[in-house]
Amino acid sequence: MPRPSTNVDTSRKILDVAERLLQTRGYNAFSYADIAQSLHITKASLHYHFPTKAVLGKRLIERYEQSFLQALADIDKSGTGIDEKLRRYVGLYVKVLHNDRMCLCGMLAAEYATLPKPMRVELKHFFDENERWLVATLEEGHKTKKLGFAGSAREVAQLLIGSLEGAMMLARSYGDIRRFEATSERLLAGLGIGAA
Amino acid sequence: MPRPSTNVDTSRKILDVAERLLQTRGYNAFSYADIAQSLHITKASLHYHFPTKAVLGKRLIERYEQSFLQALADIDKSGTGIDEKLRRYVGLYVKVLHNDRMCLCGMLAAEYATLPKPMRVELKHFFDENERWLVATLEEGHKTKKLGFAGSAREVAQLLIGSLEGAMMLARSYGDIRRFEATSERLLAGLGIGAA
DNA sequence: GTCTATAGGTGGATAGAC
DNA sequence: GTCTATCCACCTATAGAC
Repeated sequence: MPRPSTNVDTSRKILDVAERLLQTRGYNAFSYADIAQSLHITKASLHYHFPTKAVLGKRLIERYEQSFLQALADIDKSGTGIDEKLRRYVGLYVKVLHNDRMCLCGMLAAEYATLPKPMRVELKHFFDENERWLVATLEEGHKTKKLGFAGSAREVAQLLIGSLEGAMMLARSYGDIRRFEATSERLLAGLGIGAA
Repeated sequence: MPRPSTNVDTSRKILDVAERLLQTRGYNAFSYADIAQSLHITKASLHYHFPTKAVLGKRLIERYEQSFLQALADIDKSGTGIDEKLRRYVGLYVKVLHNDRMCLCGMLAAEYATLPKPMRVELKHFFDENERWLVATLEEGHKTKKLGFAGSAREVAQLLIGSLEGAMMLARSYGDIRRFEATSERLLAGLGIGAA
C-alpha cells in the first residue's frame, strides 16, 4: 500500500501547535522555534513540512475555515429553528474563548497590514463565507417572521461578525467570558431572540 | 530661562511616529529601527528618550488615553443632546479610520497576551475610562427618556466598545470605512437614535 | 523525514566618545 | 542629546549528512 510522501500526522501536529500559538499570541508573536520546542523536533524539520511561515499561515486559515464551515453545515443539518441556529453560531465563539483563545481570523484581522498577500486573500475569504451563511440564515428568519430587523441582512451580518470578534478580543483581555456572553445575548435580543 | 533636561520636541516626534506604527502594524510588528529611519536619527538616540520598548509602549497608551478623554470632555462641554453626543463619540472612531489607522487600544487588545504587564494595566485603564464615560452618558439618556434600552447601562457600554472596535478591525481589513459607518449607525439605531 | 550546522538578517539594548 | 560601535539573542531559511 502506497504511503503519502509526507507524514500527515506530523504535519497535523505542527498545524495544531501553530494554531494554538496564533490564536493566543498572534502571527507576528510566534516562531518556528516555539513550534519546534513544543513538538521536540528541530526548526529544520518544520521547514520540510511547511517551507515558509507564510505558507504555514495560509494553511492555518484554510484549515480553520474548513472546520468553521463544517460546524455551520452541522448547524444547518440539525434542522432546529432559526433562533437556535443563531444561538449555536454564537456558541462556536464561546467555545473558542473557553479554550483561552481568540478567533484565529479575528486575530489576523488586527495584524492584517503586516500579513503576506496570500494570507490576506484567504482571510477575507473566511469572513465572506462566514457572512454568506449569516445572510442566508438571517433572510430565512426574516421571511418566516422569526426574526425582526430593518434593512439589509448583509448589514446585520456584518454587524454581528464585527461585534462578536470585538467582544471576544475585549473579553479575552479582561479574562471574562461572561462579558462576551452578555454582549452576544444582547445582540441576539436585538434580532428578537430571547435567552435560551 | 531653564530648559527641560530632555528635548521634549524630539520625544514628541518619537511618540508621533511610534503611535502611527503601532496603530497601523501593531506593537509586535514595529521596531526602534523603523522609528529611527523615519526620523533620521539612530536607534541609540531613541533609547535615550525611551529606555525600553515597554516604557515607550506604556507612554503611548497614556498619551492616547489622555487625548481620548480630552475629546470626551470636549463632547460634554459642547452641551448638545445625548444623541448628538453619541454620534460624536462614534465620530472619534471614524476619524481614526480616515487616518488609515486602527484604534491604538483595540490593536493592543488583540496582542494582549504578549504585552508587558505595565502595558496591560494601562490598557485596561483606557477601556475602563472609556466605559465610564459611556455609562454616564447612557444613564443620563435613559433617565431623560432620550434613549431606549433594557438592562444595565454597563452592559450596553461594553457592547458598544467591543462592537465598535471589532467593526473597526474588519472595516480596516476590507479598506471600507462605509462598512464601519453602517454598523455604527445600526448600533445607535438600537438605542433609539436616528440618522444625523 | 529528521538531523546538525550555519547563513544572513533583525530584534532590543548598552558603552563610551563627542 | 546624538553619535559609532558592538553585544547577544532571536528570526526565517537553507545545505547537506544520515
